[in-house]
Amino acid sequence: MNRRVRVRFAPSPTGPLHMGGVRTALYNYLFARKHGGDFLLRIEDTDSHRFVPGAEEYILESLKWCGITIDEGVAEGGPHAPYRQSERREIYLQYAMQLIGSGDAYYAFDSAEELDALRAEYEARGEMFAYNFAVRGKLKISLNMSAEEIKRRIDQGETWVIRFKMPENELVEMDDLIRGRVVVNTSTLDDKVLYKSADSLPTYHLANIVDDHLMEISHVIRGEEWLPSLPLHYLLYRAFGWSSTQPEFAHLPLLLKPTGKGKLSKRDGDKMGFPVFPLLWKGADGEVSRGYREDGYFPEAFINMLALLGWNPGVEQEIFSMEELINLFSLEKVGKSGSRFDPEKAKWFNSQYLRMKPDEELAELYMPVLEGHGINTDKAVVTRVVGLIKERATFVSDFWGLSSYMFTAPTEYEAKAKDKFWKGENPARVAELRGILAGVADFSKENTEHVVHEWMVAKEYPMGQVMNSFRLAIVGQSMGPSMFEICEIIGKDETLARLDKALAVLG
RNA sequence: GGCCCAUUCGUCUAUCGGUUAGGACGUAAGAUUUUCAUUCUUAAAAGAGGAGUUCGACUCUCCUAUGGGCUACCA
Repeated sequence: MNRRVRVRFAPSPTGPLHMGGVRTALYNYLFARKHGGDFLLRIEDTDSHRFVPGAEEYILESLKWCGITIDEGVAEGGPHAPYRQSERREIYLQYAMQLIGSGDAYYAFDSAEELDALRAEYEARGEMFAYNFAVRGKLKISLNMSAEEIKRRIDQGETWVIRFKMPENELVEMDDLIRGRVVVNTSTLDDKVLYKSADSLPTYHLANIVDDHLMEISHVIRGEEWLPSLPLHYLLYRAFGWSSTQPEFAHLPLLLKPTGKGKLSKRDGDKMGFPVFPLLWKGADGEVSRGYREDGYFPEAFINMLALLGWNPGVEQEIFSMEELINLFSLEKVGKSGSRFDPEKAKWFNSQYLRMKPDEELAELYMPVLEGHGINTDKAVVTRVVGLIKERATFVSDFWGLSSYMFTAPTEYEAKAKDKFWKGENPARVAELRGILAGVADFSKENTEHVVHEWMVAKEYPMGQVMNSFRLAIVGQSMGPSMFEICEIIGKDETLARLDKALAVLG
């Protein structure tokens, strides 16, 4: 069977999209592109209670920022529209009814309170309550009722749910593209709810299978948290008679927190100082969660880092463009165990992408920052400065701290550098250097370097001492690129002014 | 508790029975540099434990341990 590759990313709009979700979307996207297939976005909003306004928009914007393009979805439309499950509600009931008709499902009239009481009762006895074949006999379900009673209850407006009738003691053999064969005995499973009359909405399990079938999904690539419900899904495909076109499954390992136990959660980011969301999120409760985008990460770096968390092409290369990821991607190379996220490596990826960016592009990003500091300079100058400092930066936001002295004179002098270099003959030599530079007409770095070197050699001055005290006077601290480079950029007048100021302030 | 999945340096990982177990992040040392950073070199750093199978096991099987997930009228 060689069918067209069609995959979907099916998030639930219950909050901002977590970076683990972005990775799932990414792997789906890479797989689709690699095989020339389709990538669909389906919104699974079948839980009316957990719906969060703005979450869907957030998901869409996140994927867009990441460069993950959608072929069919809520915004794009497509042959299987609508792609929002709440807009497909009338579809699901008929399928649930089909299962009732075939005997694979039944009505259950137990109230939530009754079930809670039952669970509490079991727990008190130290047992776990499972809604399965063992207890069906004593529950208020259609299997124990006459057709008249069922009809009467429904007609009277009792709320009901439709549950899957999980077979007893049957082995379900499943194949996962990442984990291989998995076998589960159905007796360990329970009768999951498929449809709720209270809000006329299906649960995930029903909606998911029906939609994947209707939308002709060929591969389901999702998080490992779904592995336990895979037998149910297999059985559902079988009950509907869709086994022959059932998609293949791949369950992705989870993302774990950098330290400690458990999977990566929103709290970790706040606590350990890194984003867990692609974009900044402002919750209705006023809570704000930082995002990779707002923290200054380039989407390419974020994607590159995420792609390698749980997948590896087996080559020693670390930096990959989206195109390269698409060409190299394969589910066989996805790891089986959870991956701990390392914020330090995320930063490293960003620094790599930062230095790969053209200086001019970075200058455009830096200009608004400079304007914020009241500096309006020529873009050519900014471009040149960026070229000199970008190898020391991780984010564009590091630029100001690394180059403010290129645009404005230092207001203070670093104490440590002062103690180290502003001593002995050095102040006098700097004063002498001021005189030398005042007489130089051509302030190009080649020329000033030549002149100053001649002078130091002639006077037999120690270069390290002179240059460092010179740097302290101009920069205010012990850092930065070549002094002659700096002088050329700030110009002769500014150079002399700063020397005068340093001589006056430092004594 | 039950069920399922997993287990190579601190972290991400390569290895698909025979390797000095490789790379990257981070860490440390050294070199380069007028300073800082970069860059370069080097170092420390791993097959959870125990049984098998095999001439040979990180690689296959089983057990244990540990980690993770699921166990809702949530996804």
